[in-house]
Amino acid sequence: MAEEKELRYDPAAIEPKWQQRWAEDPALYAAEPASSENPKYYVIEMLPYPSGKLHMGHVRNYSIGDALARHMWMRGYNVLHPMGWDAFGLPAENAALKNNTPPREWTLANIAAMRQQMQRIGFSYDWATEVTTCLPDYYRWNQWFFLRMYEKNLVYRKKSKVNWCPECATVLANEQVINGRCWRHEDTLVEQRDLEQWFFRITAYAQELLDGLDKLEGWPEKVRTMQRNWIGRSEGTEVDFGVEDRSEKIRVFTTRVDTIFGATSVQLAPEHPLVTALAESNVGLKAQVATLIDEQKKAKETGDIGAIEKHGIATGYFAINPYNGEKVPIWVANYVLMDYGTGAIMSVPAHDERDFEFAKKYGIPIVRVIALADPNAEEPELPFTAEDGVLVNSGRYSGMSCADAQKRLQEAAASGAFGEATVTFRLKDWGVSRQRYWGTPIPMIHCERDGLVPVPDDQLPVLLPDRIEITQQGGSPLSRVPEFVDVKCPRCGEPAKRETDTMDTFVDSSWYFYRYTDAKNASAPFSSERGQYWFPIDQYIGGVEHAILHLIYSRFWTKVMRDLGMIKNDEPAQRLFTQGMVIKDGAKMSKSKGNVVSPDDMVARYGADATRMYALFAAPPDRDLDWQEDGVAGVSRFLARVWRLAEKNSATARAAGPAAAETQNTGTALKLQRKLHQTIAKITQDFEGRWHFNTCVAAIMELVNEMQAADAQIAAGEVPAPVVRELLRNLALLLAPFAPYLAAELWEMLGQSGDGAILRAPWPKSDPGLAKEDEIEIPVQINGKLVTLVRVPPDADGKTMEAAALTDEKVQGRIAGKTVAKVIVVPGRAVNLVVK
RNA sequence: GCGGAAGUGGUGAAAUGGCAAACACACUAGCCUUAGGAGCUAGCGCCGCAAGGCUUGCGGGUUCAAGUCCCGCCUUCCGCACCA
Repeated sequence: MAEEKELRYDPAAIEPKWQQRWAEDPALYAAEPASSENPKYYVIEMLPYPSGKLHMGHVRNYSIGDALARHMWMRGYNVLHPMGWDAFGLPAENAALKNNTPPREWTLANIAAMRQQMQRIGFSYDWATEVTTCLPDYYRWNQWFFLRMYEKNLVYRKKSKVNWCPECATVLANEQVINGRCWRHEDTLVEQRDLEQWFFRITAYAQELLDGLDKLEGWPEKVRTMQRNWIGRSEGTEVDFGVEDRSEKIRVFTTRVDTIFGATSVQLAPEHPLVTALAESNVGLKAQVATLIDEQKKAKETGDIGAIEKHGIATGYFAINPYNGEKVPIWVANYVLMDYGTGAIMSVPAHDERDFEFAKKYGIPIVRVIALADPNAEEPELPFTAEDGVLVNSGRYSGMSCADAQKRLQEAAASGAFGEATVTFRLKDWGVSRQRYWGTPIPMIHCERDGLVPVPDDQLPVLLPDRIEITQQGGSPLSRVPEFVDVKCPRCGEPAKRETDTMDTFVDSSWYFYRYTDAKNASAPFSSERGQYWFPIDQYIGGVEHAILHLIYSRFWTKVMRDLGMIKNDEPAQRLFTQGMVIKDGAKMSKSKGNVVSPDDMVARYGADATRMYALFAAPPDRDLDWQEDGVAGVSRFLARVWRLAEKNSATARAAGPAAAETQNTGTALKLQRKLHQTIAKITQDFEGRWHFNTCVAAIMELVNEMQAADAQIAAGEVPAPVVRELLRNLALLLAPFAPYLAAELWEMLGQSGDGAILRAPWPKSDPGLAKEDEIEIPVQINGKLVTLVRVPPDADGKTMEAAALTDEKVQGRIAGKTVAKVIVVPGRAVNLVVK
């Protein structure tokens, strides 16, 4: 009985065995020193939040990265392939509330559980470089960076309207608000609150962040486009309109200053300071403005701000156009946004669709100031928004092209000191204060005498107190911990208060990949030497959902570190790969839909190799993958076939010597050897950039199918033992990036000793001579339609191919009595006869 | 509305402009059996007994040749959206 059972592929026995052997040799996956002569290769997958359980999306992400890392190791690269934990964040506090577990314990337990899952699946991470962002030896460097940025005026504090999620009970960055809702709570509307907040001056790098995108050719175009839109650069002009009978000026932003003679009103955002001022002395106006604000808010809530019914109020006041002194009415309108441009616009109904709609509704005059350049053409209907016309009704600017006029008008504004050319960005500074406990304490002290005082470097880290009661009360939980709050001012020594907000967790993930290069450094975030050796990252792999948040913040951080002189690279990652989602039955896996597939289940039923190999086989990595358990079972059956094949022939292989490179083999042996070398070539090529791992797995299956079909010949000794040996050894090597446990097992069965030996075994080379067929089938077409196939040598010249085609019986039959007008021969590919 | 991606068998999918559907899953028939979530053999786009014909969302075009390139349209998914 027991003997019989051994003849079965048993991942439950094989995998833990290798897992243990590999764990006993932690140097196995360690990178060589930063001085290594081998070319470096830095590949990482985005670090997970330690929720406590891996999901299939993780498994897919890590299987892609792991295949690549293993392949690069075998190619002789010095590979750094680390893993870490994005360990701060709200779920830990929620769990604390629910289960009365301290966030730290909860988080560390989750990390332990997920690390174990990763090890069970066999990902080749160097655990010596593990980074856990919630531990003081990591977050102290967040504080250190914060202080450096404070010194460089890249950190500031201001009172401002901020996004507040009632569910999180904290502030959100603009990037974390999606259609007016919280990024973590799709059903929760974000409120606006006035709060003193810390900001990172990411806008100082807006232009560089934008320009850099052009050079990131290894990034998906989609991500680059999304970032371009997010940064939202727009060139235009700011112009001051005077206000009749008042001292204020209204500064408007426009991209079409050339249309300014057609401005027939000025529109203010409901929250514009002048509106607030006017409303103060006018109760009726105040109430109406409140309605407008309400309408904007509602529109944001439904996420349909584009469809809002335009609505406005005439204030009764007039603005004065600085170019012609003309008086135009001042309105307040619900389609003008306070947080873009200056919160005020000039309204030119003749040349802007929104202004046109508004003017029609309220009977505001419409004045055409742009005409077609061609005077004979019929005037187009209004609104006419194209920018290729000439100015009319525009005083001394009439007759100029739009572009010329824009330049002249900007010059006039500058010399008259009533405006200037400007560049506006949609990107806002990054608000990083969070009124939460489980995050990095902000290293600042509020002193009555000295004001804001940075914590001195030698007092870092500002430790997060361990024992704290988490409640649902508003405000920062740390403010209720006197031992934390009460300090002496580092400057004057008088009693002072610590800042009690913590940092946005996106700070943690903005530079974690630098820490991997020097994870245990106690005197700096990382050494420049190591940072410069490993950076930029060669390949970064993760989900497209981070296209804006994480990927823009970490680009910003890299530029800041460069300007601090810590590194030389401008961008963190050379290449970015965004893998598709894992879905089930056509929908994203989610608890509420009840279609979640647990990686643990899959591993328990089919083994880690089958699970990860299926994740690579079922779809190309950039596409969504529909998880079908039958498919995993299929891959598992395939691995069992491989195992049996090796088991049956391992003795033969072990006893044999290497196969000669210049083989005189014939028949089945030659056929198998050819298939092998074709397969090696295909997979090697794919690893070099195309990454269609699904077809790589398919190619290995084809090779195995062919070996299996030759089973009888192999058993009969028709295939020389050295060829059997070569086939099996190479099969193991080809499988190593995809199914590492089975590969290691095969390697051992074949008499290759040493733990982890297959990891460092050289990747096989395809021998072009052995990969070459001695005859290929060429399609013969008549007028583009396939007629037959003819056999020719692979390097046959055009004449030979033409002759082979024309002498073919089927072709003869088809062309009899007709004229062959033309013969097109594509060497090695096809013959097409044009017949009349 | 703007931008991007995709649309191929019952399913996941494959195809440097040159044999559409490789490799798998499911299914059908048969064999084997230690009855297993096993193994082996054969079949499996559509019409047709066959010969043969048809077939890559729809319509045009380029080309000796188009799933692939170009133009227009439809559908689905993703991102952005009174951004002045």
